[in-house]
Amino acid sequence: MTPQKEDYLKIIVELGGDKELVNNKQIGQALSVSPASVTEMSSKLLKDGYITHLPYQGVRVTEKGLLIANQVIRRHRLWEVFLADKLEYSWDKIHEIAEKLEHVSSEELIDRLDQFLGFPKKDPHGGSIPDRDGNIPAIDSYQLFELQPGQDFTILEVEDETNLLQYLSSKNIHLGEQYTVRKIETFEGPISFFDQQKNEFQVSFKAASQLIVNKL
Amino acid sequence: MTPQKEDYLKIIVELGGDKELVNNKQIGQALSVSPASVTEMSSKLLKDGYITHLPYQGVRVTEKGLLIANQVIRRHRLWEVFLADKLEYSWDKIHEIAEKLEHVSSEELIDRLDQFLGFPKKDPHGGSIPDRDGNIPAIDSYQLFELQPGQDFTILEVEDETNLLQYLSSKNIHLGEQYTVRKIETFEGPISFFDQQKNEFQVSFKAASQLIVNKL
DNA sequence: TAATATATTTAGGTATACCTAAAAAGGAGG
DNA sequence: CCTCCTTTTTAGGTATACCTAAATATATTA
Repeated sequence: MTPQKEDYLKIIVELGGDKELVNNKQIGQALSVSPASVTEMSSKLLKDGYITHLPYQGVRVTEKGLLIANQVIRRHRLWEVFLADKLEYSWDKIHEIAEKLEHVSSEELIDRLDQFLGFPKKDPHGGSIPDRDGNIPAIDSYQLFELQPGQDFTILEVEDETNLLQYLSSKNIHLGEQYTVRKIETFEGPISFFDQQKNEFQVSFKAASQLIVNKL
Repeated sequence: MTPQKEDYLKIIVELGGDKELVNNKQIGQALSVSPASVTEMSSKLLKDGYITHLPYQGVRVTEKGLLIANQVIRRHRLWEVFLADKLEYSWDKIHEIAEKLEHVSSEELIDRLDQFLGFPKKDPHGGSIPDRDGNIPAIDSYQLFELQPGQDFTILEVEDETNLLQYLSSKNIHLGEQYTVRKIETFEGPISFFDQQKNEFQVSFKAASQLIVNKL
């Protein structure tokens, strides 16, 4: 298992979970490699039994591949907690460094880190940290635009996008706080919501699709 | 700068400092690669200006190469402190993991880690941690067998050798404690010394050559 | 449905970092 | 000083992971 293979598996899961087919172009864009390189790597991952491949359609992880991906995600997110909580990095800078640290693979190291951090359940972006066996405790979550006006919610997760993180920070929008949906415009228009002090916020449809929330 | 180039530069400095010529065979053995691979890498490092090369004799780091090596050593030793102090790894297991972590290079990360650890001066093996600029504060140090009977000393450093570390630990010999040389046998014989409670210890010449001490 | 656009795959190449085997250089002892 | 032994270098090869350009498959739309 090379760092590159780990990256491919992680991205496949991040883009399509273990159900959807993920196509060549998406993977190439996410990893900044050419589609041809994706085809090549896919054939290696297929040979190793980490993915299934429907030619000209896309790939999907196998159980074996999902396990690897979730272990990489576990390492990534635990390092993110370390960087934010212990080294006092800001929210929006931890992803990049965790990308490198996640490939240092030692079961013992990660378990000790987990303990040192107090067995956190979420990373600083709100992403759930898989357990040692690669299982993620399921919780019912939605993209913000799926909600109805009047619905109370908290933000569980902001899908990794440095700019959005900075933007939300600057607007004083935070994870865990309780908000209420005011209005959701049709045709992918902006979404507005307010906090318990009735402060109003508005975000674009695109931003709202990256905000993972739970209903209260 | 690839992780491999970093490893070569680090080993060259560890084997020969910035003064002595280090030969092909030594480097190959230290890194577990063939002499032919060393020749090849040397020509790359030479082209990049990190080393000077006297054909059939050996290589030596340039100022530029020494800087890189010391930065890698800094990263390695800071991670070792982290593993031992924070994750409670034992002395003899930290080297291997630090070998991987040392290649995650981010100035900011290492400076933040340094701060988090309280700006340590020594790693758990007693090795001095270079500062941000790659400088190592010089202290007069000797190999144990260089001392004269009656000389008081403390152990500053145990050159990386997992077995020796475990052996010393089991014999209750520790860094920083004050000992006195009792006898040094000629012809590479064993060295004996005692602590302040007059407990006697004896180590082989080979072990004594790996114990870096300072005179008190 | 034929033409066009888009996505994937194949073919052929590059750079890094390793290898083995053979040739060349250097040092040591009879 | 010449042979023998060690070490270094050269020559030729491999695997990984990338690339571009061209060929092929699929999807869209006129």
